[in-house]
Amino acid sequence: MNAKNAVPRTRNAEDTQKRILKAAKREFARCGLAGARVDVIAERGKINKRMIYHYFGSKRELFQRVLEEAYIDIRTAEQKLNLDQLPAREALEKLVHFTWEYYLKNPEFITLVNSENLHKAVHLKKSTTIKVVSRRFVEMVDDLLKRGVKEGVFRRGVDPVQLNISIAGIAYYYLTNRYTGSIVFERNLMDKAALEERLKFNIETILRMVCVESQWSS
Amino acid sequence: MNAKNAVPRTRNAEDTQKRILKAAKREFARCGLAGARVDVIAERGKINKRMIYHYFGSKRELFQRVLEEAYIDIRTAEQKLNLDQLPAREALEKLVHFTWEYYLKNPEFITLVNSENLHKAVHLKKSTTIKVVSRRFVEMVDDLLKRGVKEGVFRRGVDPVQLNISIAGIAYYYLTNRYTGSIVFERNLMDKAALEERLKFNIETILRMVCVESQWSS
Amino acid sequence: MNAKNAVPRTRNAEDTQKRILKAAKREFARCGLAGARVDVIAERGKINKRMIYHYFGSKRELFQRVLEEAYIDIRTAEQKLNLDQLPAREALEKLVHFTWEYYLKNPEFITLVNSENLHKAVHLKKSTTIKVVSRRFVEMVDDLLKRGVKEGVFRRGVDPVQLNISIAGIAYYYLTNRYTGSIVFERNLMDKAALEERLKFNIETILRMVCVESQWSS
Amino acid sequence: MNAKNAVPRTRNAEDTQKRILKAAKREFARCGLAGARVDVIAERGKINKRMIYHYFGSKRELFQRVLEEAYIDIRTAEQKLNLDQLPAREALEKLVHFTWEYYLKNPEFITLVNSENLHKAVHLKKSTTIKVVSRRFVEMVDDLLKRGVKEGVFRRGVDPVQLNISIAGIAYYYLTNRYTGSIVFERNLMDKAALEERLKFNIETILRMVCVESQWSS
DNA sequence: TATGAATGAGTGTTCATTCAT
DNA sequence: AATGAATGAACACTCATTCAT
Repeated sequence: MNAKNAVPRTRNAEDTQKRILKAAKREFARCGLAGARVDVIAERGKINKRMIYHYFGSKRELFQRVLEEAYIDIRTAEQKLNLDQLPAREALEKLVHFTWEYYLKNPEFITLVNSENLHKAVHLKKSTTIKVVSRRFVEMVDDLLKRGVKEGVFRRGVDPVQLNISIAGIAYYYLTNRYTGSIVFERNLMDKAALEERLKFNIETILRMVCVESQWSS
Repeated sequence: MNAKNAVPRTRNAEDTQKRILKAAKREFARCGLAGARVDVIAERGKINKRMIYHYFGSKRELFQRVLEEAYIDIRTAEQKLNLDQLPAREALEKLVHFTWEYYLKNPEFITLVNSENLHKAVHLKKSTTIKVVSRRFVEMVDDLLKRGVKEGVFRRGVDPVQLNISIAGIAYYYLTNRYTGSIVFERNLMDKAALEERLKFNIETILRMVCVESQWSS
Repeated sequence: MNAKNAVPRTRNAEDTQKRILKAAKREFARCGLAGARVDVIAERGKINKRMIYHYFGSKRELFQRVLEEAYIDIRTAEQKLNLDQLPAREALEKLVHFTWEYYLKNPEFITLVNSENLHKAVHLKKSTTIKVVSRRFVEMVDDLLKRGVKEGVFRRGVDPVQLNISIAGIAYYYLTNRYTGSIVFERNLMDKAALEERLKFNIETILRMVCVESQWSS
Repeated sequence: MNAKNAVPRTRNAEDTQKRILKAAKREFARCGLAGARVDVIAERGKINKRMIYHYFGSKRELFQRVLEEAYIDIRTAEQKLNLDQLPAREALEKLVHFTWEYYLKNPEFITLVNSENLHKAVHLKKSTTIKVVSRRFVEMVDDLLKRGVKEGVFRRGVDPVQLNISIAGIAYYYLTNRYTGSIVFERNLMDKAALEERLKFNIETILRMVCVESQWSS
């Protein structure tokens, strides 16, 4: 009781919001938007349920915020790769590597995006921030491709959007379908060896698609 | 609420079950397992809600059946491709093409699989039929790869499971993320030209990964 | 669900009705009127559910018939005791004994009567047969008491209705409350020794109430 | 349906729980566990249905609590009789009197116990409180019997449990079967004179069973 | 006489959200 | 700022009963 009063209100408010967002991210990722329970979010985050409505208005708005933050996180991480400071081929490899690792370590991202697509991206549409960071991301890959061509290591005419989708897709599908995949392919897709093998396969797939032949005849 | 205008065209148990499954597939695909409403399934299928429980026991069991049938459908369609009667390179191209088209024309399949993965594949685990048809599917691609190597058109050492996942992934990701993707990439991913371009990109990606160089020097 | 293996015996209406009544008695006794399930009656009796409605009209009417038969059964059994052919004291003892044994061997009777009282005897009220057999029963005890007085073994002025109620009550309560009683009294009320002890206690209670002192000074 | 005119007089959790318990007791007593309707409990108690689940979890758990309280109530009332401060014979008479009056004025108790026995006492088994108060009750009668023997007014060797069951039984049966009984015996068992007569009969029955003859030769 | 399919009103339970303090 | 009580609409699921053959 006394301890609570000792904490400044402003700091408390911010902390509460963070705790809500964290708990909400987890619950939305685990259960989807429809399956998520506000009660569970409150309980897990040790927050009074009323605070959720105080700070975020509704379950849907909370979902939107969670989603927004998730997108901002990955886009921020991508920018931090500083791909423009590496030779093009290495940079591309690093991007494929990063995408794989990020999805692997942040499985909520995938589930949240799936949920959002189930809802036809109505929440994402409302966010302007997303559009800004997304554009920067596409530009980054576009720059990389152009530089690779200039360096003579990449083929001409590879569309950066299509490439982005492929880089994401070959990682995303493997990981989002980890459960059904393990049944269909009768393999544990998630053990260490399997994961390493997949990353190698993904890198090879992308490099073969993008690089000029001389980069592969070796 | 029950469907007020439920007209039992024929007093036909089989037909009723089919109507339930059809309506359920649609609703589960649209809303996920948690978001789907049994009432809606009954109304849309013009079925008395009671019949759903009579024939399928519960919402979850109904979901399981829908999912099972969805897997059986795609696996059956794949077998009908008769890939073994085509030259290996053509056969592979046909498989990539088919996968793309199937996902495009049966978007429910993707959403159902996403839902099932959200639930950690608990429903699929219970199905034995799935395991049988899945094995046959993996063997089909394995045979194809081996034949391609024998024919001298495919590289050695490409893992059929990894290839399958890539073929699926580059199509699946594009289509499951159609809504968020259209925002992130500021493009309508679903217009005719975009779809055609993507299919071409996918075929090229897979062929470059699998075929020997001579098949690409042209 | 209907009984799948319902065998259409040679159009045996009487047998079907008996099977329905037997299954219904069991179910009503087990679960009460509200808790009983028509489906269960049909399944257990291997009868088509529709037949229940054909022969008995409704669940309530079926209950009424079951109850009626239960009352007729006990009253018939009582008449068969031929108490008038025994010395009064012996006859009374026999009646107490019989009541105990009957309740013990026909636990459904007690539960059915409890259910009927929960429903304020609306079903019993409709039955004229019950009134006839009941009157005969009360007369039987009345005759016995009068004879006992004449024989000099029973006290004067014992009301036959009150006596009947006590004879029934001390047996009925013990047995209807077998489950709660076993907890409250921390004793297994239903093992062989306990049952024998109770019967003895009951006989003594009734004889002490009815007989003249000389019958007890021994 | 929720109670439309639910007016939260005071925003008081304890009061709400009491109102729920009161309404539930009435409904369970009137209709049994299976026949009782949660909607009716909510409406009659002017409580929001949701609160029932919030405080008690489920219909069955609510029933358990109602039953538990009913047992505690009667056991508490019995202790308040202070039988140990009266001569043994008077105390016994008072107990018989009390039991009759209690059942008469609290008819729900009987119906609840009947319902619980229909369910084989599964709810009562879970309650530890019941065992404590029950033991105290049995001890009370045991003490009374022993004291009566010492005072020279009671016979030796009367089992307190058997006696308890008889005291309860002769009252319980009369009252639980008030409706069927009125038909079978063609008498209104519930008018004032009938009730008084029955109480007298019960007292006499028990005293004759317990007391030494000298107490009855007068 | 007998049956399996079908029905609609209802039944316990859950949920996101708001009120009062 | 924070909380626990309260709400009403909706939800999955069940039931006694009737229809069509």
